[in-house]
Amino acid sequence: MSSRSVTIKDIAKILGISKSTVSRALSEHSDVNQETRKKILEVAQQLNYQPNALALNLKQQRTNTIGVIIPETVNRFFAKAIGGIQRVANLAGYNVMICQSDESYITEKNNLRSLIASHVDGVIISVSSETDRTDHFDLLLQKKIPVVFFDRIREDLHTSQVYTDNYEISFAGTEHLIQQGCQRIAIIAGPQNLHNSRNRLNGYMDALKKHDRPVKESYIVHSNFTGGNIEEYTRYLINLPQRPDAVFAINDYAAVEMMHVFKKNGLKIPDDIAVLGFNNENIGRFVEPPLSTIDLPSYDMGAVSAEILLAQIRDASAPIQRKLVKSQLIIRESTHRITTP
Amino acid sequence: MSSRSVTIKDIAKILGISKSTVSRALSEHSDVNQETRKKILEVAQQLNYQPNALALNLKQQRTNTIGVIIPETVNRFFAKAIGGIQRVANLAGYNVMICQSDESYITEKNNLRSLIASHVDGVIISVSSETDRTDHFDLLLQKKIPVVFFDRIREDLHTSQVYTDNYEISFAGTEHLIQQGCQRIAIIAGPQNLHNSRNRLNGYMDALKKHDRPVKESYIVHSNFTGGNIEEYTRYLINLPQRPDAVFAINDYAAVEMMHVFKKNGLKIPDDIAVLGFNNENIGRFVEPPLSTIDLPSYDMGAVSAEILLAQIRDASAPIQRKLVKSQLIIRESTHRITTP
DNA sequence: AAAAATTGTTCAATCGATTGCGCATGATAC
DNA sequence: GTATCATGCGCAATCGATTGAACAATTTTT
Repeated sequence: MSSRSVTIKDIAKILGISKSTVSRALSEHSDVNQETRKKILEVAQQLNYQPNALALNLKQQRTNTIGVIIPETVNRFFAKAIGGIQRVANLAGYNVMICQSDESYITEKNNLRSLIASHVDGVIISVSSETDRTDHFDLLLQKKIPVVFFDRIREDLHTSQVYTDNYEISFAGTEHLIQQGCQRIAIIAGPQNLHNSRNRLNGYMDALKKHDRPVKESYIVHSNFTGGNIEEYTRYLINLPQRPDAVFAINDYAAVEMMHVFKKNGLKIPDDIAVLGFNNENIGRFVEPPLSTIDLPSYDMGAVSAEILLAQIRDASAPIQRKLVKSQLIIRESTHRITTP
Repeated sequence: MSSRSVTIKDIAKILGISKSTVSRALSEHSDVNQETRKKILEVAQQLNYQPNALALNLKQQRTNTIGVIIPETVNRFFAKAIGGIQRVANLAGYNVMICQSDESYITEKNNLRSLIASHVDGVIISVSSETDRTDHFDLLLQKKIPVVFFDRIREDLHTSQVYTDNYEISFAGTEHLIQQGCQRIAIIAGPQNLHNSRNRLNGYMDALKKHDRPVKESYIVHSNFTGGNIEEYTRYLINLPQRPDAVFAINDYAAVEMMHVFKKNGLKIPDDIAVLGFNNENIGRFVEPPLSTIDLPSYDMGAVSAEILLAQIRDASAPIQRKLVKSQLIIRESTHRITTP
């Protein structure tokens, strides 16, 4: 009848014993008579007793909840990462509280504050593109709340980090374009303040250098992920005196949009211009020609992050970990030139 | 030094007064001398006092957290809905706990159990495609936890519901195809157990009837959202003795994949066959020809759901609401026939 | 048979807040 | 000068668990 839940007090009253005994019987701690325990378990079962998580939270000062801060859920990369985090967390009996920073430092800071206020047991975070400082993380360290950074990491902080080989995979992607006979490779690079973007750009440049290709400023364009001005950049590249014969794009959406513009301008892909994307979105499989791209292990990065975090939650002395999860080059037709020179 | 947080007890001790007074001063309840209050606020400020949310949760039996259960975060529709939910919730000072059912009834049930165990103040849910019963929701109603169903709703339950006009928009989409001169319109419909899919199918059929087109079984194909066998279905349609001259697809990914197969088979879009998608994915803007589609108001549905839920959380006697958020037909080239008969 | 150890249980404090009730104190009323 | 009342504050219970310490009751040891 009453919507009040059953407590150990209720069980104790029914059996005419004390709360302590009930508690000990249920948590199987020690020193409870087998018969008493049996009776307690029976009554508990019968009343469908569920321990009040709120009381436990207060008493034990933990919540069995981990906080996650990501730039945005609509980004497929992060959506998949959440999947990995949740799988691991739920299996371990943890809930997941998700916040979006919307690529804003202020929001990220607020998210962090509210997660801390909620007493989450640990935090997994991928910093916003706007974030260029780390002072807001001090509170976490100060309160000794375990943190794992993933993908968009902060190498300067002494915390666990999970990342992928942005440099190496960009190097590999660029080298692949070179091997296809491309001479003038342009890149649409990400925001300069993002560590990952810089790594990717470096991988691209070093691959060019290795193969004695010049690195030309005019072939490097910085964009953000929203892709507002991709069309403009594409036209710019098309109209260069030395038009590039390949382009390595920041992400698949940019790549697809560029392909669209190239085709409208009568350029053949990949022979006039090869296109390599980033992120392995579904879309890449269905465009004409199918898009070569780089598969980022987002799900795995999420899962690994959660595992590391849980280890640190369970054992405060667990060591900081830095873990690499490898990306993979996926070659389709948009970079596959039949006629290599 | 100590990582223990400041409590009202600390403040009380410093000022040599009782906890009660501190509490009353901070919550501005009543009956506190202005001077005493001032001193308390000062000390609180100085020590950077933050009330312990866990203690409040226990005392007040609420958590300022709302639970969300969706089929999957990688689905862009739901990812956007989460955005809307979070925006509204955060502005109101609520946290959001997100669970994925992975389109599984069992998982959905487990999610629900863990949200209830976490004492969330309310739940927003879009049921899994596998869910064909409602018994697991009884516990929510029994515990009087406010619920809002959105998009994938359950009309049979007496709870708030937020949905879009699947029937009307499918009717409109089909009518649009008819107006473009299409005679034989096929449909790739969603899973039959989903309410939304049935509504969409009905809209399609009724539009055909209204314009005296026959409804042919052979033009109706049921698929799920994973899109595993779209290619096969497409071939089936192409090889029909009376090949359709338009297809209305369950979602944009299916539509794009179909376009791909049509083009490979030498069919011209939209003149040989028009293609209409569903969901307004980014991808649709970049395929050749750009895809006509239906824009589902996912963000708004999330936001509206959160608003209704919060209203019910704040006032238990707030009425149940059923709210329609309209979809929109977006016409691009894949259905735009120049040569209407 | 007295001392010691074991077993099973209860008491009461604790986590960190809120809040009803009661008690001083001083002001006002009559 | 006593009765009444408002003001300001403290006591202690409460939310629902856990847990150290104390204490009976019984058994074992010597």
